[in-house]
Amino acid sequence: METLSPKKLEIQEREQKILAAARSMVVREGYQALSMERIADAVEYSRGTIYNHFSCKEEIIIALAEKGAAKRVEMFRQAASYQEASRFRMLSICYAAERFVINFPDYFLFEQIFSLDSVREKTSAQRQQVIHTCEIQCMGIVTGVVRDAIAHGDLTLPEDITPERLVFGLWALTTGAYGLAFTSQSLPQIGITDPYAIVRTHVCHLLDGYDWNPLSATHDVDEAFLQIKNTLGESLEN
Amino acid sequence: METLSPKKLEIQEREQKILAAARSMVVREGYQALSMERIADAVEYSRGTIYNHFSCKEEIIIALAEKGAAKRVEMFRQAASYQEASRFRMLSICYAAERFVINFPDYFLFEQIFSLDSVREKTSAQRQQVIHTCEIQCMGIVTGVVRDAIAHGDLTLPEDITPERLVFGLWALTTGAYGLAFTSQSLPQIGITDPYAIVRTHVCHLLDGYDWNPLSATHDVDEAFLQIKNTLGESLEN
DNA sequence: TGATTTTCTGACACCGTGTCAGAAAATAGG
DNA sequence: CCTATTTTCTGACACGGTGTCAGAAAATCA
Repeated sequence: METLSPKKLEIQEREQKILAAARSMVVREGYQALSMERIADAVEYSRGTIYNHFSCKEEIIIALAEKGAAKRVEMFRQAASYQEASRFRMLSICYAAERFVINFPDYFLFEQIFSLDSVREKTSAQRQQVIHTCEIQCMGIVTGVVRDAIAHGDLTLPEDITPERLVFGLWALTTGAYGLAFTSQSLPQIGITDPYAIVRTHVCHLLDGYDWNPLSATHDVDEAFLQIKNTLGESLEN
Repeated sequence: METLSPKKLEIQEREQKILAAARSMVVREGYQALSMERIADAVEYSRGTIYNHFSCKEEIIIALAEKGAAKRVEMFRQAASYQEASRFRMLSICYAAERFVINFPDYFLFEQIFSLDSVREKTSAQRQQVIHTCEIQCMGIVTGVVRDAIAHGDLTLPEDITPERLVFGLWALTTGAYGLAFTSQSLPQIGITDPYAIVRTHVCHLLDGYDWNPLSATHDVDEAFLQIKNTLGESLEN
C-alpha cells in the first residue's frame, strides 16, 4: 500500500495546503482573523470541503500545534545528542528550547492558544493524545540527561527532588519566560531587553543551586553556549 | 461630589452585576460560553444596555483581569510587609503569588485569556494601561525586597544581574509553573502532584544559586513557609 | 406640570458556523 | 467505452452571536 490513488494523494496534499493557509493567516492577522470561510477562499475549495478535513477551526489549531510539538521533540533529540558533560547537554537542550520559540514563534503561539480550555474542549481526543505524547517524550529526553548526570556523579539530587521535579522547574522557568517575552508589555520598561539571555543565566544559577557539576564558577557560560551554537546551530535551524 | 444621584449609583452597581455574571459564567462554563446575549439575560437588561457599559466581551474580560491585577498588588503589598530577613520577605511574596492562583484561579484564567493577542487587540488602551501599571507595581514591590536584601548585605548580585532581572526569573518560574499546573495534562503522569510545593523548592534553590542569605541549608524551609502562612495567612485569604 | 436630558430597548444588518441533500467527479465492472 | 457505484464536493440553509441606532421610556430639571 505504498502508492495511494491519485485522488487520495490530492486530498492529503490539500490538507497540508489548508494548514499552511491557516498558519500564515494566524501569523499575519492573528487568531481572531482565522475563519473557515477565509481558509476556504484562500485554498479555493468550498467550506464544506474544509469541514471534511477539520471539523472546526480549533481542530486546525491543534493540528498546527501537533506539528510544533513534533518539531520540538526533534530539536530536543538533536540537542540531547550533544557529546559533552551532562551539564552541557542540559544547557544544549535549553538552547534548543530557546531556538524553538525564536525560530518558530507561530508554533509557540498555537500552543498558547491550544492551552486555553475553551479551545482545547472542542478538539478531538486523538489529537490531544498526540500532543500529550510529544510532551512526555520531551520530558523523557530531559529527565534522561538528568539521570545520566546522576549516574556519572555530576549531580546528587536532594531526597525530595526526583529528576522529573527538577525538569518541571526548568520547564516552568523557560516556558514562563518565553510566554512573558511574547506577551508582557512591561519588560523593556524595566530593562529586560534580552529575556532569552536572562533565562540562560537563571538556568545556570538554578543548576548551581542544585550543585550540578561543573558549576558556573568553573567555566565560562557564554563560551559554553557559543560552543553549543557552533556544534548544533545548523541542525536546529532547519 | 461625594453622593451620586440614585440613577448614577444604580448604573455603577449594574456594572458590578454584569461583571459578576460574566465571571461566574466563565468559571462555570468556560470562556467560549460567554456572550453578551447571555449576560444580558442573566442580569435582566437588554443587550444594548450591556453595550453601554462594555463595548465588547473582551472589555469585560479585561475588566475582570483588572480586578485580579489589583488584588495581586494588594496581596504582594501585604506579603512584602512581613517583618523578617529579606530572604523570608521574598519567600512570603512567593507564598502570596501561590495563594493568588489557588484562591482566585478565575483571575488567573482571565489573565491567560487576556494574554492572547487576539483578545487584547480589541480592548481599550486605558484598561490595558491599568493592568500594565499593576504589573509594574508588583515588580516594584518585589525589586524593592531585592534592593533591601542588597542594602542589608544579604545578597550580592553578579554584575550582569540587576534586581529586575532576578525578579524576572522568579516571575517566569512561578507563572510558568502555575500555567503548567492549570493546563498541562502530563503532570500527574510523571509524578508531579503538588506543583506548588515544587515551585517553592526551586525558588529556594534559585535563591541559593545567587547566594541570598540565609541559605536553605541553614534553616528549615518548610518551617519558614509555615511561619509565613501563620503570620500572613488570614490577610491573604479574603 | 411640561421641557429637556439621559438611559434603555429591541429590531436590524451583518458575519461566521456547521450541516446536509443533491450535484459532480472518480472509480470499478463489463 | 459506457454504465453503475462509490466517493467527494458544493452552496443554500438554519442558527446563533455581534454591534448599532432610532425611537420609546425614564429621570431630571425648572
